[in-house]
Amino acid sequence: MNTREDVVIAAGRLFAERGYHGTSMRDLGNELGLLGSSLYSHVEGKQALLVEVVSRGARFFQDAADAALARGGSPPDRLRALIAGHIGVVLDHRSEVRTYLNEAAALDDERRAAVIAARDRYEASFRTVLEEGCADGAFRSDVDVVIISIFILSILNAVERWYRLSGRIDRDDLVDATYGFVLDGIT
Amino acid sequence: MNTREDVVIAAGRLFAERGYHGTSMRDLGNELGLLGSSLYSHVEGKQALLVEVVSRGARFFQDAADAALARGGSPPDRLRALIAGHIGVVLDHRSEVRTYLNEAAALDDERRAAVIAARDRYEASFRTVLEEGCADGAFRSDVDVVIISIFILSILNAVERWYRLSGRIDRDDLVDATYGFVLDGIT
DNA sequence: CCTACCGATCGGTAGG
DNA sequence: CCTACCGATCGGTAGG
Repeated sequence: MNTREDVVIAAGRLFAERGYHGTSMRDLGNELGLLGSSLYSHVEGKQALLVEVVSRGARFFQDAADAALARGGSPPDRLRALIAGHIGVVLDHRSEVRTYLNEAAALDDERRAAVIAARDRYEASFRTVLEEGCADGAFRSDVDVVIISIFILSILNAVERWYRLSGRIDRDDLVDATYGFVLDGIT
Repeated sequence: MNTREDVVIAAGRLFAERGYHGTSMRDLGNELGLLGSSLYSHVEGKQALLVEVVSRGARFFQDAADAALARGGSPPDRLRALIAGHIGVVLDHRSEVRTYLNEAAALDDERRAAVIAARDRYEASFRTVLEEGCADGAFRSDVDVVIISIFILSILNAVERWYRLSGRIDRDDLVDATYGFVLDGIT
């Protein structure tokens, strides 16, 4: 009745809501209408599920960044595309994103290191665009691109924590507000 | 040998590092050189420890905001004081802050609601200063103060995730960089 | 996917 | 703060 993919998706949902250590295999089975022990015909174990959910989160982000940069354009255009892409991933793949951002500590050392490397690769997309914008005069050249990219990603990653689709602000408004704030601040 | 306070502090450290559900009472006892069962002569239970650690986190932030605003000054001055205060709390009380920001989901409904209310009260300090700055012309008046305060707090709360004291940037540099970014963005 | 388990570990208690 | 436990739950397996 359930496919391996169903199990991974349900696991992402529970890991996102209750955390990896707060989710038992029986909880997960219950979510799918079967016993905890029955999950082992679909997956190797609980840790393998976390690895798969986290890997999907990482891939969604990197794919979005690659797509955003592939269209080219000026540094501001590409920065806006990166921002829009990131927000799109957060809103469309919330469970995987939450698990990717918040449950990496539950991975073993090797897998956790891979996540950190993936995040740095992704962040480098932002740093590169910022550097090019500083070089061509679109952005202030006195900014520290490492710190600024952290600030921008802090805003983007936090969207998962507060944004509700039911609210008064829609996806495009959020992209506009974020891009506007990053460019000009509050003055 | 150990006081109740020792237990609460060690609990904050472990909850911050491994999460509430990833920390057992035996882990905590081990951290203090005693058995898990011995903790119950100091505290009522595991959930009570979480409540206390989270409450401390909330209090540190609210106290810092009250102190920052008590000195008065222009809206930009007060915004800078709020930012400096928040960063100070994150760096000085990292364990409590991490637990407060990341483990609230492990609280029961009533306590979790209290945390959400405390966060909103704190956020309101930022909103008020922003509104006053918009009214007196120090800040752009076309900004949405609700969204902007979320952006600012996103940057501030994320400091816990990436900042290392050993790095090249010290506390004052971080406050300057954050305040500068919030005011002017990257252009 | 279920039945029937396994040893390990969980939060917590009684009594000293 | 320890000894000696308690029932419940954990991730996981054998066999069908």
